[in-house]
Amino acid sequence: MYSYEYPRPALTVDCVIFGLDKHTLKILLIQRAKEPFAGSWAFPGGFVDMDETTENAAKRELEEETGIQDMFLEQLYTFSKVDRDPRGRVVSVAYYALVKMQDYKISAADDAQDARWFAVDQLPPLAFDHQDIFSVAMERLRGKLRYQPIGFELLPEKFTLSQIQDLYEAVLGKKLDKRNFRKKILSMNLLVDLQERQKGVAHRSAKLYQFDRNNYLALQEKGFVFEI
Amino acid sequence: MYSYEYPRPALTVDCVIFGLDKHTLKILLIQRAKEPFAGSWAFPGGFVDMDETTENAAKRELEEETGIQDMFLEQLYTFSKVDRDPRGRVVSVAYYALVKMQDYKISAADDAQDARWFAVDQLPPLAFDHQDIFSVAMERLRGKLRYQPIGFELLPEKFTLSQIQDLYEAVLGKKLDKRNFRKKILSMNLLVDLQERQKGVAHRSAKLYQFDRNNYLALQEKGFVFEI
DNA sequence: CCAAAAGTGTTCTCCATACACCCATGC
DNA sequence: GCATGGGTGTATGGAGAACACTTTTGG
Repeated sequence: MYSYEYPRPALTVDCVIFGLDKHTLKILLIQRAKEPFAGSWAFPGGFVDMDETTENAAKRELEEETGIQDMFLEQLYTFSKVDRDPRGRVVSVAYYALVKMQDYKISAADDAQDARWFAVDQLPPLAFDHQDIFSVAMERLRGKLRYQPIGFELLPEKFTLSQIQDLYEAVLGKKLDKRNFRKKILSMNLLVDLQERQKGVAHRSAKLYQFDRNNYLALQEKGFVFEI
Repeated sequence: MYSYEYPRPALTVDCVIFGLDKHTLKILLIQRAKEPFAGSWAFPGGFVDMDETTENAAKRELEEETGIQDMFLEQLYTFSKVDRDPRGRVVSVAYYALVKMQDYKISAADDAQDARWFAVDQLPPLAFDHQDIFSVAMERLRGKLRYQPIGFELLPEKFTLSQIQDLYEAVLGKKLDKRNFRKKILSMNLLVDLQERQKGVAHRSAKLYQFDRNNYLALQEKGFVFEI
C-alpha cells in the first residue's frame, strides 16, 4: 500500500522554555535572522537527526541555546498543519521545559542570534504557528501545575513559601489565600524545613524550604496524589 | 545550520481504538500479514501523506479500517525511538479514538487483514513498540475519564446509569458505590432523562439517559469542571 | 518608628463516603 | 415465585474557604 520511499515531511522540534522572574512567568524566544519571518521571534528548535529521538533533539537544542542541562522537559504536542512552514512540509514535535532562571543567567544564546525572555502576557508576534504552540504550552502548564509538583522546577533549590505561592498565582492567574495555601502545602509533607532564613531583605526574613523529591516518590507509591 | 535536504525520518500515525463491550474495555487490533512482525497484532496506522495533517491521516486510517466517521479522536503522543521499526527510521504520532461499538459492527476490516477486538487485559503480543503506545493510551484514558466527560463517547446515544457506572468501573479498574455514583452524576445536570426505558431485559427495566453536550458546553463557559 | 513582608487559628459549609433494603419485570 | 438488576436516603467526618491581626527585620 505505502512504500518507505514516499516523500516525507521534514521533522523538527520546538521548545517552549518557561522561567520565573520574581512574580512574572516568562518564556525564552529567539529572534530570527533569516527569512521566512526574519526579525520575528520564535521558539528555539531545529531538525531531528536520523540517530536521535525527538526528546534528545529537544535536549540538544536547549543546551545549544541556553547551556542548561538536566532541566524538566516534557513532550507537548505535535503540530502538523500542512502550511505551517512556508518553505515546505514540516511537522514539528513541540516540547516544553521548566528552568530555574536564577541559576543560569541566559542573557543571549551561544550563536549570533538574539535571545530574550518575555513575560507571557507581553509576547511579541511569533513566527510560524508558534502562537498556537504557546497556547497549548500555557494550557498544559496550568493544568499540570495543579496536580503534579512541577512548580518547584521553576524555583531555586531553596525557596520560601511566598515564592511558591507567587509562582502559583503567576501561572494560574489568580490570587490565593495565604493561610490556606500554606496549610495545604505544608500538610503534604513534601517540603523540608531547612532551618535557614532568607538574607538581605528589608523586612522579616522568611524560612527556606526545599522540595523533598524522595518523599514525593515514596508517597506516590502509596497512592498519594499531589493537588493544589 | 541545517538544510531542508537532510535525511528525514519517515512519519506515520498509529491509532488506539477503544470500545466498550458490555463490561469490558477493548481495543481494535490488526494482524500483520507481512514482515516485520508478521502474524503479530498491531494498531491500525500508516504513513502521513504530504498534503494532510497527522490528525487527518489518523482519521483516514480509522475510516479505512473500521468505516467509522466522526468518532472522538485525540492526539496521544509521538514515539520516536530510533530502532522502533526494524526497517528504518520511523517516527509515529499516536492517536486514540473512542467508538460506540454497538453502533458499528466492525467484524473485520475492509482489506484482507484480520481485525479483532481484544479485552485490554488480555492482549496478544504486540508488534513494534505498540505495547508502549498502549500503556500511554490506557494511562491517558484513565486520567481523562475522571475530569472530562469523554466516557459517553464509548456508550450508545441512549444509555442507563448502570452502563455509565460499568464503564467507569471497567476503565478505572475498581468498584464504585452505586448510590454515590448516581447522586454525583445526576447532580451535574449533564444527563437528560429521556422518559424511556430499556427493553428486552429479564428484570426491572432501567431509565434511559442521554448526554447533554450543549449544557456541558454552557456550564463549562461558567467555569464548571467535570469530575468523577 | 515606619515600611514591608512573614507568620499564624478558628469557624462554617459542603461534599465524599459508608452503608442495606425494597421494587419492578420477565420467565 | 424467584432471579435479576433497578432504584433510593441518611448520618458522619474531613477538607476547602473565608477571614485579620501580630511579629520581625532593615533602613
